[in-house]
Amino acid sequence: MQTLSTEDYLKAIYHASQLNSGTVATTSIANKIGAKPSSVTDMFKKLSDQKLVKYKKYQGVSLTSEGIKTALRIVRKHRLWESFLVSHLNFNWDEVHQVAEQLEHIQSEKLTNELERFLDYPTHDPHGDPIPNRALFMKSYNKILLTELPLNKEGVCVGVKDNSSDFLRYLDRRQIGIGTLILVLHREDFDQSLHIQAGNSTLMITQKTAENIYIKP
Amino acid sequence: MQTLSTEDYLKAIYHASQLNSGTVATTSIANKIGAKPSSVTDMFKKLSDQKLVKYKKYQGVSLTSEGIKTALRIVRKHRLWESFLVSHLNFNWDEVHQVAEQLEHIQSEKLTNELERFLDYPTHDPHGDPIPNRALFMKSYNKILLTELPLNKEGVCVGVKDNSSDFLRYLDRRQIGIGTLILVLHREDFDQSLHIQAGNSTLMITQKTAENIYIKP
DNA sequence: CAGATTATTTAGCCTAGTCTAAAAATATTT
DNA sequence: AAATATTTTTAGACTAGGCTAAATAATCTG
Repeated sequence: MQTLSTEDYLKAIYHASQLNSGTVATTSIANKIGAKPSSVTDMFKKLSDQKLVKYKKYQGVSLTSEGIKTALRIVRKHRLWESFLVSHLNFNWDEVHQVAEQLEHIQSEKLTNELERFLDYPTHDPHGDPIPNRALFMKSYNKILLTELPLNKEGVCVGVKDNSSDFLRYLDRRQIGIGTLILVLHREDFDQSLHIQAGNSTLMITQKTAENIYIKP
Repeated sequence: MQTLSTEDYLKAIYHASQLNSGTVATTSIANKIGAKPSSVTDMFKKLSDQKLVKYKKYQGVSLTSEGIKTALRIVRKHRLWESFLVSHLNFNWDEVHQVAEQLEHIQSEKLTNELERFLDYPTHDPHGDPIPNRALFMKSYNKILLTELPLNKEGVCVGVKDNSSDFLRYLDRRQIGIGTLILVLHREDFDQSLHIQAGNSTLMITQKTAENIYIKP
């Protein structure tokens, strides 16, 4: 059984290792967790003692299979709760994260599985991220960044990379959400900004916006 | 903002002070919390520093109005979550306590209020205990113990005093629950055991059972 | 490749919450 | 009311998790 803190670390390591392919540096976790590197080193040792990570001094950590399982159990709960908050409790997709960070630590297999049943076995959360099932398996469809969508080829928004409130509310204002049909009308060579058709309206978005939107072509 | 531990203490003090009319002894909290009296003394001092309790050495504590409010906010969440678990997640009334003990600490006013709305503003939890509303007000109808119900006078089971799994499952087996219509057919002078009609069946229950069932006449 | 910079670890300290053992206050009994 | 028993508090220690400052390893740069 884990403490709140070790669960936070495992989740942070899991997410970081998704990007940097496997092994994760002390500082990157320190930034995610909001702790000093020295504290992170201490925790790496503890997690290593529990065989949840492999740790070599000065080399960073990587999750063991037990560590991955623990992390996925937390991710599963986080995304199920986010789904619940949006679908039944009138939360907006930019409001769920902070609360789900708390709810993901609740320990009760029955609760998690019944919540999943109540939500009718959702496969993706409100940001388009895949929800691990009971066996901790999740399938993510192959998606591309909006920057990579060819001109005049239709795609559907299936997720976002940046989950910050600012970005999500910006998308709300632009009426872009999960499921929105998107077509790139024009790509400006000068600054890589895009003219797109999103749903029924046409609008202009910057490169920075485009590279934070996932599209299924 | 409180820690998990201070919230647990405040709730324990609140419940204890409901019985012993106001002021609460160190040992009684130690037993509820599962800690040693010396630890409880330490916590009493901390709570007193935060003006959540009034504490006089060797005299026990009583909640301040701020302490009562904090306790009621926790009780409110606990009972709302219990209601949710039973009404939507297939939990039985003897299974909810342990999980609600965790959920009651989640901090989000919006979550609590939306949960209340989703449940359609319930006034009582699955054990018949009243749920404080948003203003932390709760009305408990006047109820008596089954031991006090006169012969041949109908009453409805509206709550239980003992919330242990053992007792609740025992009532399940006897098909006694919240809302069950009860009539006392005979009271045995020798051992105060009762012959009762509960719903459609007649059965015998001991004095100990009867003094843990609340009745609205 | 040597010096400088950056990243990581160590050492020592802090706080919250807990414990044990001993001391002090209160309550009970004779 | 004194002696005894019980309850409560104090004193000192421990663990988890965090911090700062200093030391050490790794990496970058000229």
